Amino acid sequence: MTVLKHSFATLGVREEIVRALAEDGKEHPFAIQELTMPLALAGDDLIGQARTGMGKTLAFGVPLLNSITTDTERPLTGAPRALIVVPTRELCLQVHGDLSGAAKYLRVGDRALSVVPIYGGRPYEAQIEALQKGADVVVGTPGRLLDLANQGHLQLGGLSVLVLDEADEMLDLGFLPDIERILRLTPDSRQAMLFSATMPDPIITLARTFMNQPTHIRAEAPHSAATHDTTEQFAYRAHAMDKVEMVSRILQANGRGATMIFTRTKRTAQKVSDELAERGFKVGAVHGDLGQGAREKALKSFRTGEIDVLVATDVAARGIDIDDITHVINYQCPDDEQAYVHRIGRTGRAGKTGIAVTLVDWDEMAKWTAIDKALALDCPDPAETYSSSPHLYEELNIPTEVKGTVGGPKKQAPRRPARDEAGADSATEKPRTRNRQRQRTRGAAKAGTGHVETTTESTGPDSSEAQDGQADNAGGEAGPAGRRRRRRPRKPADAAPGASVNAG
DNA sequence: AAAAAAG
Repeated sequence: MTVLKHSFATLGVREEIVRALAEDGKEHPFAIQELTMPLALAGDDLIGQARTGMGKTLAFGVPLLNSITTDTERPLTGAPRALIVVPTRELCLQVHGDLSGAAKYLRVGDRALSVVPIYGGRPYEAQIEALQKGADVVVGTPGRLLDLANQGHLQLGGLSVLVLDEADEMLDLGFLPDIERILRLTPDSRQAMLFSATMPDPIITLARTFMNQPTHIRAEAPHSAATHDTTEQFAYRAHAMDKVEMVSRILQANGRGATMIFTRTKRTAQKVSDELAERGFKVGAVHGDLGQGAREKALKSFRTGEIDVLVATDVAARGIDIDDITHVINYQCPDDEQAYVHRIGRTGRAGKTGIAVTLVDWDEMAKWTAIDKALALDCPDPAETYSSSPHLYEELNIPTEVKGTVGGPKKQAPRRPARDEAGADSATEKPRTRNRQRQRTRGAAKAGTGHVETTTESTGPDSSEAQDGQADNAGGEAGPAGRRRRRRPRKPADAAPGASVNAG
């Protein structure tokens, strides 16, 4: 594998942006950023796909900022020239922060280039004022964007660039009507860029109906796994009533690592958060029943380390980028494989290692089986041991410590409980462990340190069938992200010890 | 069916 060590400057990014990125420690582009840059700068429509945590925001953000500040035929006027639509308010704030950072040295005449967040749950006044003062780039959630557009405060007729972040989510049923309304307000000539880690075929087909000959860019081979080699994945069968206890035990042994816990419902998120707080954990919650202030406060506390446990619904499943989340726990099984991929993608970002644990109760078995199959996770079936013991957590043996980033010391696999080895309890429970993809020194690691390989990310038995990292215009051959099996030897019996949750 | 997103 050839390592190409490019810089943003050699990709044609202007000096102000290069300098801002460098000050933030970003010297070398990630694979998706490098692949996207030439096409995006040329004004092409594109669909960009890269795994979670691999730099998609700047993959559209940098060329977008570069284009609108470099187009001498259309100098910036203060009317929005680029619009980025995102699915949640918190992601809106994060993307706004990322773009503002990259744009901090860009100027329009005698003023700074303006990036404005437009999202719900907050008063209108400040947002309207910001638009009136001049907004070159707008980042927003659909409802408030349409609201302000309908009120005449947001003018989208002058857009050069439209981005749908988490595009498959934005084009899903819940959001589609709003997105169609937004699209109608934008000029036909605008460049459209769609980004996500997950892009089901039907969504791509739908996207093509409003895009102009989009190029589909993938930072990995079309058939590579959707999740990271560097994230160890576990599924445990669990009685619903035991789940808080199981989570507690994982957290207790978890040292300083931050943990995100996902639930399916807002009520459960609040309940789990409350119960963990009662048990003394420094925990916060983010879900749609909370006021916007509380949501942002919880997320901020989690970012700063003031709290180290965050319980959330899928509102926080996508895009949220927080350093050093070592564990993701699916307290309730996600609805589909996309949700699973995005949830566990909160850990193991940018080449770091992570641990993902999914607790599966009886009602969730079918859902879990479908996810396992769709992603070819190859987990043992939790149903095998479902009815045996109400106290499975006694035998939980989930690694509670992340052993360092890739390239560092070898991560160890969890050990099966001693009594399993002794055979005493073998009929009751085995930890439903799954040590996925042990070969972990490949692309993710390199990309994580900012390098780019011509063969990016994972390889695998079938990687040769595609030109890794090559754009393709044909489309259609992508296939669901993981129908094929990627079997690899599993050796649960002689797996190495991990830190014990219950001290043995 | 739930969550998200306007209020």
